[in-house]
Amino acid sequence: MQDRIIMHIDVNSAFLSWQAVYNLQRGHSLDLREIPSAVGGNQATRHGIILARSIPAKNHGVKTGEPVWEAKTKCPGLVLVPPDRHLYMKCSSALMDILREYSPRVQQYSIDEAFLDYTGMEKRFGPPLVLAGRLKDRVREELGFTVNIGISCNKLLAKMASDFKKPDRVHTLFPGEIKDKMWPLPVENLFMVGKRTAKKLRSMGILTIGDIASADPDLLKYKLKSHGLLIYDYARGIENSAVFPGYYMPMKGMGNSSTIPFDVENTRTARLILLSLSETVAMRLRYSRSCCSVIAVSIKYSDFRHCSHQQKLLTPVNCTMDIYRTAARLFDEAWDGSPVRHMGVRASGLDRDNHIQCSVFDHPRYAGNLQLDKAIDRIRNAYGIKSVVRACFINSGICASLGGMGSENWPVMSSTL
DNA sequence: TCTGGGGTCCTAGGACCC
DNA sequence: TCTGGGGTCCTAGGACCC
Repeated sequence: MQDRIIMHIDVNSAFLSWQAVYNLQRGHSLDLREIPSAVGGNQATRHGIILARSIPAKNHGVKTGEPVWEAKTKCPGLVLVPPDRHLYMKCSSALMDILREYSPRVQQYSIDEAFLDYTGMEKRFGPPLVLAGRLKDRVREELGFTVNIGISCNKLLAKMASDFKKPDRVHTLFPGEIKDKMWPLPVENLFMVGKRTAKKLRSMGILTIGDIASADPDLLKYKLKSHGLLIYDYARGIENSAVFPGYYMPMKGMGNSSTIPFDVENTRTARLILLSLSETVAMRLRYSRSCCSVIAVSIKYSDFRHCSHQQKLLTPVNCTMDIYRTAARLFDEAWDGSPVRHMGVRASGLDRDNHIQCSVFDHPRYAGNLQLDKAIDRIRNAYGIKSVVRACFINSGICASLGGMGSENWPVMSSTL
């Protein structure tokens, strides 16, 4: 088999860069990328975490995922901008459009990352390293933001390579370069080695990726189960998954969750939030012509304890009220009465909705409810999500459709390659 | 002083069936 | 009275990714 050529394209500080470019295009003189700055959520609504930061902010120790207040203490002059998902979607698809000009095999891996299978394309576009350089320059000139590109023979190594020095760089990490470029790095730099695994590895005296590669695989398996063997292979550069165009990867589930600006302490409020979440989940199901046979609710208490409760249904559903009623019951069964900070509703066990089997126990108004849902979907599609709102939300202080919509255009995200 | 939201996959334990 | 396995399904929780 011919060796593959895989590229991984990664936008540098994506959310922040995109906002910076947008601001410059609107006539701002300040480039957010050149000062300590970050995209951060709203602390007043308890969404205050750092989503992306500039390189100067990074140099002040600001980390993505950390609370905004913590970032501010590390970096008092930090300039904060709010997130803008709509802008990110536009920038993301503009990038993907360019990438698809160079190969029919482009897998969008997240909003700001993609794999491009360049195998066999050299004849048209030249050697990989040359093309990658041209590609990154073109993105910078046409779209205004920079990317890193990693090149290798599989997705794992390409991804590891794009994570080397930033921004606006092309790196290779072919098998012959693993020893010099990857093995000296600390274990947590390896894809799929997170905080918990890194801690376990360190307690075993395994400090670098090279240490993983030369460890005893039986010992790794004993300590880390199958995950131990996975990272053993990854540390040696072994990985062979295909570059899937996005639509070959069906969604396994869809869910919405939200941190509520206040603590929920009574059933009535909890019900409203569950209805709101159920509404968005069900709309997404219907939009993608799916139904689900498993419903789960998740709860995070104000002290950050969390739990989840799920149930498999006898018949698949995608009607808002069916999902809501199940979610409400699951919540009642799981809730211990403590103040609740965050709630989620998730649908899984997805299937096509073209042949829903009706159980004799089904609610007689099922067909009517679904027709109503579909009619409301059409109105909301044409006039916006807020054009039809359930009366119970009016003056409730609770958003009638919590959670993100439009995610059917969103890439399928996974922690696996 | 206050810690998001969207996913996938794996494991362990219990129920249940043969 | 006291004792099997093996297989599948379901659920809860935890790990990882961006």
